[in-house]
Amino acid sequence: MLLARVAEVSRAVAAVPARSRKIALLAELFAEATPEESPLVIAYLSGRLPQGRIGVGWSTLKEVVPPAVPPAAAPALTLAGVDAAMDELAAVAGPGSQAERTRRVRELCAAATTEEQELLVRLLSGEVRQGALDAVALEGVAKAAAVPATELRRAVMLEGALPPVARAVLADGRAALDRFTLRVGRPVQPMLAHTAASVVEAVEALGPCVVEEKLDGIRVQVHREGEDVWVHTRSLDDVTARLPEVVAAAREVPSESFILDGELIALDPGSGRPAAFQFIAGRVGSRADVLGAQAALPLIPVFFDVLAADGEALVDRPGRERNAVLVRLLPEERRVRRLEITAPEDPAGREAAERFFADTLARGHEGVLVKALDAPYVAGRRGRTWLKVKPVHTVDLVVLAAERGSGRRTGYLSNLHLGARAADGGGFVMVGKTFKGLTDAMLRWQTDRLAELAVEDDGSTVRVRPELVVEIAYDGLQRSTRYPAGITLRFARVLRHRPDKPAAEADTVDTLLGEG
DNA sequence: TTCCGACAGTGGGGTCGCAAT
DNA sequence: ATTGCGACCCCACTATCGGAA
Repeated sequence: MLLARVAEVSRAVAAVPARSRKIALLAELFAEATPEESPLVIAYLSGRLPQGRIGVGWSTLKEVVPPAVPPAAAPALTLAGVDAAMDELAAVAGPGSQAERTRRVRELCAAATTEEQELLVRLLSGEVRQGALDAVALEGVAKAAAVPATELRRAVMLEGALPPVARAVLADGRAALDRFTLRVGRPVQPMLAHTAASVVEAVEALGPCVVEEKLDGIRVQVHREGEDVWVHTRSLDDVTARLPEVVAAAREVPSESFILDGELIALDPGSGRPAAFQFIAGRVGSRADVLGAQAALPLIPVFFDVLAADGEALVDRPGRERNAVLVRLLPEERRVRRLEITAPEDPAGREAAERFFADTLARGHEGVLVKALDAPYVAGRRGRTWLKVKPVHTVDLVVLAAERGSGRRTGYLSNLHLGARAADGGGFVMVGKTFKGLTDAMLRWQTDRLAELAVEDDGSTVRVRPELVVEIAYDGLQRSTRYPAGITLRFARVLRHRPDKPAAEADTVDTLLGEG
C-alpha cells in the first residue's frame, strides 16, 4: 500500500466531525490492507509510529514543515519503505546524529507529496489532529473485522497495544481474540480514575466502597514469574533495570507468579515524611549509576491491587476479593492504607471517610481514591468506579502575558503567564503558566481584553499591562529553577476572570508560600 | 428529548540523557 | 561546562459525539 492512500484517509477522517463517519472511513481502509501491512496502517491512523518516539521533535521538524521542502510530483512512497526509513531514523545515534536525523527527515519529505509530508510531520511530532486516536481506530478495526468492540477492547488492553491484535482479528476473525489473555510478563494498560470534588460526593456516587490513600509517586505494574521480575510504568515502559529495590521486593512476595499494581514513593531522609514527587520522578528517570541513585534515595513500592496471582487471573473479580488476595501476599507496609465503607448511607460512615481523608493529608500524601467494592479491574479505562479526591488551592494572580494558541485555539490568546504580587510591593513575579479551564467564551473574552492591554508582541507571545486578575486553582507548589521566586504552581487552571478586582489586590508571593 | 460517558485536543512543570556549543 | 532538545513522569480541563436513560 502507498503512504498516499493512508494520507488521503487521514485527511478525510480529519474533515468529518462525526465519530461514526471517522470510524467508517477507517474501517474501509483497514479492510483493504493485507494482514502484513495492517499493523502499520492501523498504527499510522491511530496517530503513532510503531517505533514510538524516535528522537525527532518540533525543533527538527520546523525545517521540513510543508511547504519547506519541495514535494514529490507523484506519490511513490510505500508503507514498508517508510517503515524501514523510520527504523533507520530511530537507530541514528552518536556525534553528528542531530544533523543526520535532520538530513534523513528532509530526504523522506523530499520523496513525499504535500499531503504525505503533512502526514509524516504529524506522525513524527505525535500530533495527528484527525479527531481519531487509539479508541476511534479500535472502533474502526472492530467494524472492519466485524467483531464486538468491547471484546476487541479487552484483548487490546491485555496485549497493551492495538496493532498486533488488529492483525490477528482481521486475519482470523473473532476466534483470534481468545489468543489474547492476561499473561504474567506482558504489561496491561492500567486502570485509571476519575475526579470527584469531595469524599462525600465520591462515596455517594459509588455506594459500598473503600477509601484508599493516594500516594504522590510513580505508578508501577510489577510482574513476577519464578525469579523473573518486570517493572512497567503507566505507559508500559520497562523500567526494571532502574529499580533493583522493587525487583528485590517482588522476590520477597510469597508467590511465584503474580501481577501487582502500585505506586513508588520515597521518604525524605530528614523528616521521614513522603518525599516530593520531583525526587521520585528523578530516581525513576535515572539510568546511569542506578546503585548510587538508589543509595541516595531508596524507593518504596506500595501496592493497591493485584491482577493475577498463582497462575490465576483476578481482573474480573470484585475489588473486595482482589484485596483479600493482596492482604495474603503482602505485609501491611507494602500496601496502601485503606478504609472500607460498607454502609455509605450511614452518616457515621461518611464521617469516617472524611476523617481518613484529613488524616491522609496530614501524613503528607496527595489525597484519596474511592473505589467501588464490587468493581472489577477494568484495564485501560478511566472507569467511574475509581474516583480520586485531592484538595484544591485557589489564588488570585495577574496576567503578565499570553501566548497565541494553536489547533482549535488558533486566533485566540490562550496560554496565560501568571504573576503574583511581589512581597515588597514593587511589581509582579511570574510563577507559572496555564491554558486550562477556559471555555470558548472565556477564550474569546480574554483575547479581546488582553488585546486592549497589549504593550509588546513578538509574534507568539503578547506582553500586557499587568491589570487583569484571574482566579487560579492549583494542586500545590513545586520547587522551580525556571521562575524567579524559586516556586511554581502545580496543575494550575483558570476558574474565572476577575475584571472586578484591581491588580493591586492580587495575592502575593508570600501568601502563596504561606499556603504551601 | 435530555443526560452523560468516552474521546480527543491543548498544553503545564520537572527531570534525565545526550548532543551541540 | 553549559545549553538545548527530546522523552516521559505527573496531570486538568472543555468540546463534541452518540448511546443510554
